[in-house]
Parts: sequence; structure tokens; C-alpha cells
Amino acid sequence: MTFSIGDLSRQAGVKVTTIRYYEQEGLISAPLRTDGNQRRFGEKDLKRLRFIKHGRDLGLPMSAIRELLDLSGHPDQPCDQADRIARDQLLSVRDRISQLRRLEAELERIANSCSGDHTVADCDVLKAFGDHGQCKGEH
Amino acid sequence: MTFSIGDLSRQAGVKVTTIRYYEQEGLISAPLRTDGNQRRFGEKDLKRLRFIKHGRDLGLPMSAIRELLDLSGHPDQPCDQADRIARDQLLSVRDRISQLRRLEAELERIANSCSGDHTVADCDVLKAFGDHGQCKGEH
DNA sequence: TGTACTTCCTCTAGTGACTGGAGGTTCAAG
DNA sequence: CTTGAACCTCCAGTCACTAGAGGAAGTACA
Repeated sequence: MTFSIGDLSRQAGVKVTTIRYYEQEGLISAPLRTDGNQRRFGEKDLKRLRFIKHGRDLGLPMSAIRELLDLSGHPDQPCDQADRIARDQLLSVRDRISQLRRLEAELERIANSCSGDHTVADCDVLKAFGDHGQCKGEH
Repeated sequence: MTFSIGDLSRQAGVKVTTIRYYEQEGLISAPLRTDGNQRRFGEKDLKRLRFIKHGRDLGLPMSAIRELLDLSGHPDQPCDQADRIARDQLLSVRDRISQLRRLEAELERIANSCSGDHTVADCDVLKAFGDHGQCKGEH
């Protein structure tokens, strides 16, 4: 079973151009070609591409995905590193969440400060955007 | 009172190179220069730069900041637009938060699936990263 | 087999919002 | 007047793609 780049794109949910980009970056290996120079992929490529896609969806940076791909190429190594990557990513997601929560509070305050029927000159929203002193904390 | 670019940088918490970039992009106006061609800024520039910085910290895209800066140049206009920008940003922050929450749950599941003392070959973390089917929902 | 139509190819450049470095000049303190 | 930090311009690089030009290959149907 072989796939054209378009098939692969549909199956994995990754754009055609992005697949070519991944190949160029060495994230997937250069596939076979037809006589007419078109790429033909196999199941393995699909799996690998899905792995990458899923990792990206989970917010992993490409560097982490590279590490994980490298790891999966060495099945006899201990898996501490894979574990670490997952935990690191979890921590950074939690960080981002709490940062965004602070932001949310800030923006709520700012958005609520506008009663609606006045002009820019005395708009509290603009003042609030301009002045960090009004904020409760850091963001 | 005038500031060198370094002074301004410290006062506003924006890097020197970034200030020059903002000038190039027209976000701040080209400042006066000394005889030796060095930039000299005033209080107005500092205010404007702080406005930009604060907006960025609040997660606004540059396009929104541009809009707000334009608005504040027309003090007699109604301020609906400033209000709208704040509300839009609030909605998008909330979106991002709930997206990250789903991610967090996913990563928790993945990170917990590794008991620690085995090899890559049977590592559930790697399997989990590779397989979206294991996930509870979208991310 | 012909023809249309879609998909594919490479190559280059652009995105956003900066960041970094090279190579040289100016400023301010002592 | 000297020293050393700060400044100047210009260019390239970052990340992870995305878009477009200009042309070739594959495929479905008559």
C-alpha cells in the first residue's frame, strides 16, 4: 500500500506543504519516488507523521518531538527520557495556564471598566491598557 | 528630560533592539538624534512604549496595539472599538485556557502511564504520544 | 488514445515579533 | 585625553510553517 503526498496529508491531517517541510528538515525520511518524481509513502511514514502531528497538537516543541523520535529508534534504552519530556511539557502547560489566568483577570477588569457611551478621551479601557500600575500583579 | 535608547529600554522594560525594531515598523516615531546620530527620546516616547509593552504583556497582537494607538490619537471618537478589542482579547484568552486545560489532562494521563523502570520498547508514554486514539477528546 | 483536470514537483520568499552579531562610531566619566 | 560602555547600521537567523509561480505528472472518462 502506498500513498501519494496528498493521501498522506489527508490521512494524517497534515498539510502537503508541511509534509515536504518535515522531509526537508529530516523529521521524516525521503520517500520513494515514481518514475515521474512524485513521492510515494508507506504505512511507516504515516505512523511517524501521525506521531509528529499528535506531539505538535499536544504542544510539544519540535525539539522534543525529535528527541522522542530518536528514542523510539532505540527500543532497548530505558525510557526515563520519554517520561521526562512528558513531565516537562506538563509543567510548562501548567505554567502557561496560570499565566493566562492572571491575564484573564486583568482583561476582565479592563473590559468591565468601559460603560460604553463615551469617547476615547476618557476611556478607561485605553487608560488601563496604558498603565500597568492599575494591574493587581504581574503578567 | 531626554533618554538614550538604553535609558528608555530600562525604563520601559523593552530591549534596545526591540525599540529600534518598533521604530522601523512605525510603532513609535523616529526620535531626535544627537550630532553623533544617537537617538534621544522624550517622555512621550516612554509612555507610548510602555503602552505597547503592557499590551504585549496582556497578549494583544501587534495589530490590536496598532488599533489602540490609532484610537488614542483621536480622543473625540467613541470608544466602542477599544472596548471591543478588550472583549475580543478576553474571549481569546479564555479559549486558550480551556484548550490548555484539555492538554493538561492529556499530558497528565500520558505522564502517569510511565512506571519508570522499563525500556523504550514498551514505554506507554511513547505509545501515548504516538496514538491519538488513546485520548479522551480533541486538543 | 486523447483530453481535461487534479495533483504533484521545485524553488523562492514571506509570516510575526523579534534576536543576535559584525564591524565601526560616539558618549561620558575620570 | 583616554578608556570602556553604549551606540550606530545592516544583515542574517529564529520557529514552524505557508503561499505562490511556473511547470510536469498522474488519472478518469470518452
